[in-house]
Amino acid sequence: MEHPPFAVTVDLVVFTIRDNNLCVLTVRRGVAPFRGRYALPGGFVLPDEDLPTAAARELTEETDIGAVDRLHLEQLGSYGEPKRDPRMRTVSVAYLAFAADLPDPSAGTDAAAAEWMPINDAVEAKLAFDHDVILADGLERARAKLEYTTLATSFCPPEFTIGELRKVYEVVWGTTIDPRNFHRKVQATAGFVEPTGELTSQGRGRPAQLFRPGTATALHPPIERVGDRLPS
Amino acid sequence: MEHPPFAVTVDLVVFTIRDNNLCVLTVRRGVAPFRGRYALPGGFVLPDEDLPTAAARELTEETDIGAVDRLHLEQLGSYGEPKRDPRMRTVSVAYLAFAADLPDPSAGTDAAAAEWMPINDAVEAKLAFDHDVILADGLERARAKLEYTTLATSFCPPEFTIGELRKVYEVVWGTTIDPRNFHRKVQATAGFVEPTGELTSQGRGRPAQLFRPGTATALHPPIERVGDRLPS
DNA sequence: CTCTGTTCTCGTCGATCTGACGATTAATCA
DNA sequence: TGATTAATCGTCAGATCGACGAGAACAGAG
Repeated sequence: MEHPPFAVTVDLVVFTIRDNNLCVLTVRRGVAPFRGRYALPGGFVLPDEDLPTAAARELTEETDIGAVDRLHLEQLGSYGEPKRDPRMRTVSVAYLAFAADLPDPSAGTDAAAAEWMPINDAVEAKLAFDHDVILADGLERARAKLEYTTLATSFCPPEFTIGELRKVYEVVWGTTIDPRNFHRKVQATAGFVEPTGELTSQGRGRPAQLFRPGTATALHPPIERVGDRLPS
Repeated sequence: MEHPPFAVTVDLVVFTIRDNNLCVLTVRRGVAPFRGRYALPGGFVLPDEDLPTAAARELTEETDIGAVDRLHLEQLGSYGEPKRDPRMRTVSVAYLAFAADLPDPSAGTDAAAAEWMPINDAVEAKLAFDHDVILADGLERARAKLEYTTLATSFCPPEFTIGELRKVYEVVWGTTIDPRNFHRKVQATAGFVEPTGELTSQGRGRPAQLFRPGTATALHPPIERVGDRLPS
């Protein structure tokens, strides 16, 4: 029989929003190949481990991000180009995760260092392996998902204002959105957000209502990705 | 070092439309495990082979479908549950393909038999491995893709009428669509179809214009998947 | 305290798209 | 010759959208 041996890994594209910037979780590689280069967090799948489990494990192992349970995780795709890893034949199953703003990840057990890198820097940096491609695919998937799902709330704290939700769209898409039309659209979509009844107290301007994520997962009709593309 | 050895396979969900029925390509397994059971075509990835290449190779190998080049092929997802293959630890990368009506596949080199199975039969049949899940995912992906891409033309011959294109939607979605609104919608979407200038000569009813696929790949706005769900 | 700037929120208006459906045209079939 | 079928063109009311006006409710400056 012929069962050519492969190594199977999971790689993670984890997005969050920090300081009005879309950021991706990166690690600096401490060993060859690509030593010193930035890479996406990831690692080998264990012999008796399911793929999503491996993704969650690697995420906690390489970065001490706490709330792996309050985090959206979905499969992005698989990458198996024969020479993608110079050491051996490897197939990587990439996962995409959305996280609310989280504390700085301290370096975990494996990686030399883990940090949130602004997406612009990450796209320009030459990442290790084919992680450039994986990141680009993940970014496009994330942008598309905001259009027709309620996943934008995954980037928000448990309670948020419509303005904060709009900021998520603007930051991920790199566009500006009319606050009034966005407000109308969100309110008109049943199950997108649920009012808590409370108001924000801090911040400039008129206090805003607070909302929780609703029960809906899909947006019908979607929020179209148009509007002025911001510089960079 | 620990590089747990995995076997990596590709599995294919190939859809076509035959006789007004959405059909999926299946093979009957000739060897254990799941001997005699129907399964999706697929096989091991070779040591120096890219994943899409492996998918295309398996498709031609197990079934002598000719025009692999005139066929839409995209990655569907990966399936790696530890016990999905009783023999060994296997990760399968599933691919989704749309084909125009093709001649009956004669059994190729590997499989005992390959045949087009109506989707209803395939969903009810207990397929080998976790191919039920893969098929369900592929079906949902195919249905969703018709909404916002021009891929419905992949199910059509090189020249087709708008009525034939509508039949693709109806068969894949299992719905009925108003011919007049569909006609208007397709015509209004720039780049969806391109008139050849010719008319059909055969068939009942008023002759229809013939069209070629246009250059557009995305539909803005999409064609919503609504309408009466047909019994089935 | 008043003014100014900021943000939230409610409304209006015209353009566009959609679903439901009527009507005409041009072919085949009995 | 009629009945049937399918293609194609139109009409109309309702939903939605983008652009934008306007007021409400706060913070901070002077």
